[in-house]
Amino acid sequence: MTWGKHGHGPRGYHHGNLKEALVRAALELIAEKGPAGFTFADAARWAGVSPAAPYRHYRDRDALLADVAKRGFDEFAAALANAWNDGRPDPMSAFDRMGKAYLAFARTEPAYYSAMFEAGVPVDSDPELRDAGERAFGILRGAAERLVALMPAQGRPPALMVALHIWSMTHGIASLFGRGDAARRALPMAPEELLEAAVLVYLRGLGLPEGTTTG
Amino acid sequence: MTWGKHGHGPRGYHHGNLKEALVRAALELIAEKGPAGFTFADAARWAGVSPAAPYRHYRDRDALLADVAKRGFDEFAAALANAWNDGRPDPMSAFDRMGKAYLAFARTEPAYYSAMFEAGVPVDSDPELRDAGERAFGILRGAAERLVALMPAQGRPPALMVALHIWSMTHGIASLFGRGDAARRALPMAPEELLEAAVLVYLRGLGLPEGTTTG
DNA sequence: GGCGCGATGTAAAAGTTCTTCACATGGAGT
DNA sequence: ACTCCATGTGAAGAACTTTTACATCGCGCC
Repeated sequence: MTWGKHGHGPRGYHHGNLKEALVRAALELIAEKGPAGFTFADAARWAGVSPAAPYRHYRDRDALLADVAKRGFDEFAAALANAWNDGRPDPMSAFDRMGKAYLAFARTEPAYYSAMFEAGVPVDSDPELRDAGERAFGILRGAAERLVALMPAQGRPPALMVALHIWSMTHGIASLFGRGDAARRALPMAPEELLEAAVLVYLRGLGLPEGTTTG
Repeated sequence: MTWGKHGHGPRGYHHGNLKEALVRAALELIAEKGPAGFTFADAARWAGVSPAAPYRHYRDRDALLADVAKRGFDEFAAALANAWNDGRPDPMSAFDRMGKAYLAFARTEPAYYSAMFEAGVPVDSDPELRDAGERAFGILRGAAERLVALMPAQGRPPALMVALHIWSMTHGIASLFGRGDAARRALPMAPEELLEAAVLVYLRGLGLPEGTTTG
């Protein structure tokens, strides 16, 4: 089982790490041709095994896709948490950093992002998938709570609503313009700029004290 | 051979209106199982013709999907224009109505919406498709211009940016929560409420004069 | 050290779908 | 009425899916 993880070339009768190889194959193929653009047999071929082998690890293609989505949410949550860094040095700059990390994830991991949000994977198909998604959103929600706490106690908006608004805006930008993809529209500015401006306007609309940004 | 499976009368050897029937078939099947969940052969079967017949009208499945997307943008633009109604009786209430129309379109025409935004159809594959998309966005952009014009001349934000922000937010909500779909997340409120709140906060952040809403 | 068992992978086969090909049909225009 | 040609059919080869019986290997157990 210690033999090479890097998927290419014959390894003997047993692959040794086929499940991981299938996930990587799915990511490669999704990045190439979209979530609908690969088959179970493609993934098997990419991993160098027979078309029947994947069935030992996943019930069907959708199960593989769901696993990819789950892993994506895990990495996504880690990336967001890392960028947020518990609100240091201050919530506003940390929040801005997290927004950029969101867009960066969508751009650098389009395959994960597609599997997570655009592949039509039913979130309830797997409790682990749902939990992973909830954990990722939890990072954003925690950050929104910290932001809302900066505001005077009266007139504070619900943190959940703020989190949903920011999530929707960020996902909207990532989904419409976030990737160089031929399926996306061109934009007269960087998605990051568009998002930063939107968040600044939105937070101003919430009455968040000015002067807390770091520029 | 089994003519008229779906009550679309038997025509004899020639169907008579196969192209339209294929589009309707695609919409039915997308609504049922997602943009990836139908095949060219499925559409043919649904229309009651042989699997080879669709090739007379579309080069492949993607071409059919692109046509569905184009028609979707046309209907979408019409729905938005109708809701906007040239900004009557006042831009704010018309804008709010247009946002609701956007979400309503995503909910009542999920098949069109999927084909337009989530099926991975390359927008440049067909100039007509791109133009149809641009026309739809043009409605939103025109509305944003009217809204921006309500603001004092100094400090007016670029209307294009406002349009992109609103589009992103609305698409984000529609995409994440807009349909009862099992692939979407549940929400503690109606998407329309979430959107209306977001737009109000955003416009307040732009400094749009209060008291112009119709409540 | 050897045995056997469970996990993992293969080969083959049946059923379905994709796509193209030659051919059939019938409506439109002369 | 005849011819053209857009439109639809059937058949065929290739690919994908999924199952089943079989092969191989790692690992625990004596």
